[in-house]
Amino acid sequence: MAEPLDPEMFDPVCPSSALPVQIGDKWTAMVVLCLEAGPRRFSELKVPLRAVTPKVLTQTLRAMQRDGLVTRTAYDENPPRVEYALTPLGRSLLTLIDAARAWSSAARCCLLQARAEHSH
Amino acid sequence: MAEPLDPEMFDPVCPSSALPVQIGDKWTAMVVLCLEAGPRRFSELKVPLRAVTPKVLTQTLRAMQRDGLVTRTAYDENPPRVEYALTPLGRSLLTLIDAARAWSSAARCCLLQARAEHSH
DNA sequence: GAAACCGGTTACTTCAACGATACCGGCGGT
DNA sequence: ACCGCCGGTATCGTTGAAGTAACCGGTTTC
Repeated sequence: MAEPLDPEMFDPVCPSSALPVQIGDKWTAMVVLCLEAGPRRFSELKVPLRAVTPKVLTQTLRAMQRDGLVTRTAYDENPPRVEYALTPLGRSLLTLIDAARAWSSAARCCLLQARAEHSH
Repeated sequence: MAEPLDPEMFDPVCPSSALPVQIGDKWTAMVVLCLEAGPRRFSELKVPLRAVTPKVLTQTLRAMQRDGLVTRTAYDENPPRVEYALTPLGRSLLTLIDAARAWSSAARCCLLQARAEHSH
């Protein structure tokens, strides 16, 4: 829960890039995975999601908040602190995400092989 | 297998429009569902997918064929006949699609309620 | 001869998501 | 006085998927 997020958490050469299985917006599933182990700050999320710009991360988090997937808690401190956490609904996405990841890694070889043969 | 596809198979007000869970391109999952019960012709697919244009349906089917999800069989008859069928890999997507549909219908109420409260 | 069916193709346009870059205000530290 | 941290905004540009509308060639049917 207190452990820092792994900067390599999301491989730039993602297995799911073969046949994308997308949940919500482009970054939604990755945010859910980042929050799986507990609440995170905005700048903590930027570490594994280093390919995302602050604008898009804000957009994603606002949409997820609107949909009841995450909560946003701002602490009136200095320096400012904002924490995002999964709601039960957001947490319920984890099983679906896991299923998608399982399918992706299982099917990746077949898929890439089919593509290779297609352009033989 | 020989039964015609239901034109109302895909509700225009789709449950998954709340938080879209997308597999491959926009129409990929729907094509898989159309082919679940057996091979289908191009024009048969257009019936339940009446919101898709032939161009986009062709694109989708070509991509799925390239990825080894469907096979395309052209019969040299008159009038011409082309049949699309699921491969085992394409069929393996069904469990994932079912999981996505289950989550969507289970979460839809929560999601819409969260959105409503958000703009209360 | 005209029209319809089948399985598409072609050219043009639109639109929203995504990205790049720069900037902001309040505060604490040096 | 200045810099950096934090959690964002603002502005602009790009891109690619998707949609619209029209057309095609071969064949049977009217």
